[in-house]
Amino acid sequence: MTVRVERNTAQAIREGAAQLFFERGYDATTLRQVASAAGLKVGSLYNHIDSKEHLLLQIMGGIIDDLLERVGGAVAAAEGGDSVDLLQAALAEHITFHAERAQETFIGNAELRSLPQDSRDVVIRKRADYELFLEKLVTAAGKDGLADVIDAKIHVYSFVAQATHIAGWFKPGGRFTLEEIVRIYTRLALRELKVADADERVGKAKRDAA
Amino acid sequence: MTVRVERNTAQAIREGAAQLFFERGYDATTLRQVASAAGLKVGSLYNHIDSKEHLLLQIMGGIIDDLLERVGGAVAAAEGGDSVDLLQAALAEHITFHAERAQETFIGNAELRSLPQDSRDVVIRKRADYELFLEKLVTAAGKDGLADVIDAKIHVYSFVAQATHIAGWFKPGGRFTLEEIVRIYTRLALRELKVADADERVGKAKRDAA
DNA sequence: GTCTATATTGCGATAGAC
DNA sequence: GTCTATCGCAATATAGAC
Repeated sequence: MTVRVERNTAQAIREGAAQLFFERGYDATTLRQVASAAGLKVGSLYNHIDSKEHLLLQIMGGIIDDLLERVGGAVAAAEGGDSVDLLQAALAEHITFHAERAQETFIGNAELRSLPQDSRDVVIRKRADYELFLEKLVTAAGKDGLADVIDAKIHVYSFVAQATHIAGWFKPGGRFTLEEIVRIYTRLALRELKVADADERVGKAKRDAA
Repeated sequence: MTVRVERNTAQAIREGAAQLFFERGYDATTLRQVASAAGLKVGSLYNHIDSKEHLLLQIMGGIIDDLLERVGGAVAAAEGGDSVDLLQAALAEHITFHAERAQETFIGNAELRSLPQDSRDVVIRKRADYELFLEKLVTAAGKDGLADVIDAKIHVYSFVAQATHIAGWFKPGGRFTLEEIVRIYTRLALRELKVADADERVGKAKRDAA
């Protein structure tokens, strides 16, 4: 079994394009720049992509599915905890994901307008699904009397706003590590719900063990 | 003295352009669309603007100055209150401004990349000034023992993220009135600082009067 | 001020040789 | 797969008549 050291050209194109779209925006990025970033001439691009729009769709496509999968997985892994444990697990993964894949999530939010109607609708629907998923966690914590919910949708908007903003500026090696960012913003989110700070709070699993 | 009923053409162009830039983005908007929105043909635009870039600069130009002026004014009007009163006044105006002038503030945040370097630097510096202004209010409230500050810069990032997000979706006639939005998001912001909810809190002026 | 042309540039995408 | 050359088009911006 041979190890594949050579980089897949199509992936190199997507990665280069993602960075360019992040820095300059989709419309302001030319395929000549994308080709250049991948060490190609523009004509050669079309051996790997169908069109510029399709390239954007490829980049934006998986990001929300990945997000839902990752956050859903984190919540599943927190099974057995109370409703705030679940929400906290979701928030931590939500923030982690947005920071780790900052460029893609930023593009996913900023370039919705650049997608043709059909593709855009698909993405919008997925985002609505994701927000509804978070909303249910918030509502549950409120119903359980563990969180002081002002308006579940607005709380979710707040989480989304924070994470989207982070995706715009976070870079490894900055003033805060990824772990610090996650801890700080999770605390902020829980404070908005008048839940005791994450660091102070003892989850149900730990309580049961004590 | 005659009342000028006729609309200024240059202003009509800026307003139409702002709406188009908000809806479709700067790069995706053509000057033919801008001209059409103002009831003109594309050639006539150049009697009122220098270039497309300059038009964007005009639209983005005043918005941060206006923001700093409005929020600064609100803080000045709250003089005599304690440090949380001042912060609360700033937050309420901060949110109000972003909701009232949603399209312009959204453009101001989203289209920074579309500005040439020089203009961009000017805008970035003004934003830094504004954020520093808010940061000082947060720090002061912390020093006074009235707020539990995790990190002043992050708290300001949070305020900016929330307001920017609001500017992306708020429209009059929606689920919440402007006043409700302001009240909710001010409460969220103060909760992040572990300050008693705005509605519960009695400002220093009222306390003195009692 | 308005308009109809048009100059010029650079884009996405394609053709065809290697 | 790579490349060079080019097509067709639409963009910003300009010229000049009214």
